[in-house]
Amino acid sequence: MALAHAIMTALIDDDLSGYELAKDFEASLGFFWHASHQQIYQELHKLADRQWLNKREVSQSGKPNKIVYGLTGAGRKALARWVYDKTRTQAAKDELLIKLYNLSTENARHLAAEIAERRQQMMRTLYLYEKVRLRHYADPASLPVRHKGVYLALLAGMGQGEQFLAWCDEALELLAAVDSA
Amino acid sequence: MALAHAIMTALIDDDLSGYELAKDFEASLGFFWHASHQQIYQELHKLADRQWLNKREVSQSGKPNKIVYGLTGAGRKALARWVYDKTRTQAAKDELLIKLYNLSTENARHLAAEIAERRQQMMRTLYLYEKVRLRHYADPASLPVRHKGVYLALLAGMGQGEQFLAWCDEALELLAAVDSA
DNA sequence: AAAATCATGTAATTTGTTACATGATTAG
DNA sequence: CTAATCATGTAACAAATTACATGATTTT
Repeated sequence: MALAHAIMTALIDDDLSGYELAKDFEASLGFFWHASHQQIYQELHKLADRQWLNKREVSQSGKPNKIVYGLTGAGRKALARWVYDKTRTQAAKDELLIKLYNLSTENARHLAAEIAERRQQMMRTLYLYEKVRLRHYADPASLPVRHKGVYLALLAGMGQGEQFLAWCDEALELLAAVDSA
Repeated sequence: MALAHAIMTALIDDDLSGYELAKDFEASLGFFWHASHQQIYQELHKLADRQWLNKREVSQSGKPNKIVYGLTGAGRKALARWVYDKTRTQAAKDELLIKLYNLSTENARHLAAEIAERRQQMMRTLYLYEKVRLRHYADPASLPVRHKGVYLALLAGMGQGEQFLAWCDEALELLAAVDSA
């Protein structure tokens, strides 16, 4: 049920098409929730059937028509109620850390390369988040209430990201020592 | 395919029963991977069929018999190869952060309570990890290679956990201001 | 001409969760 | 006698991934 509510959350301020939602899930919202376009399209159909979303077709010049979805009154109510539902504790899953349990002199270099690549990726993501923060959340105290929540989520993502970078450095140092031994 | 390899990883040093594995997945390994006992039992059957694990029944006094699984040579090889497979980028999923996107004066108190509860949970987890660290990883430089990897995973978990605590404090402060406004 | 982006979908499979089921032993 | 722990499973359902599919437009 959570993907449904993540999608509705993305639609609070703007009406979006499935394609646009999929891109959002890759970018901003994607730090906290991931979904493929296939999943999104199926969920959109279900949500429209349930009357939590309405749809309208928008013709564009030079591009295929798109189907834009928006929250209905019922959808907004369902979303507001969902906040009080029991939060399912997230299932932690990170293959890379499991792989580290299998560290050997043989694979140390490979794992170091993987960590270095992830570090790069995280740097790029953090750069984007920092831009968003400066543009929209530079003065958190003056934000409207709901946006303070978004700001907190952003802080969580940035904090985790920065912590990850620090860990990568430590890991790479230790792995270099293993590899040269 | 990743649950299979997480299970095999848990069996590198010790042979374990499904029940024991399920507990491990709740505790130490569970920081990085989660699995229910139902999933574990099914995966164990598959792995045994594939000859990556062997099983033997152990009778216990005063307790039901247990079926203990151990890695075969083929299993160890498969695990070693897996380290070089493409690591699937983890799907970030945290309902709580999505809920924060829906912050309002009405639900601020509820969300603060949820965050406070998570903070407590994380404190307990970190306490356990700190005990493990002191007991087994107090002197990382002198660890055997493979255990250095486990140590790095532990560091990642602890770093993320501590970062989460700091974030909780910041979030609770901001939410208190929202609630009293 | 080829590749990338825009746009939407179906089908098959795998993975994960929830509910149901059993039965013994131990601690309060 | 009640609850908790030990121990293993099946079945139904929901969620997610992978593969397949189409077709227009824009950029290189």
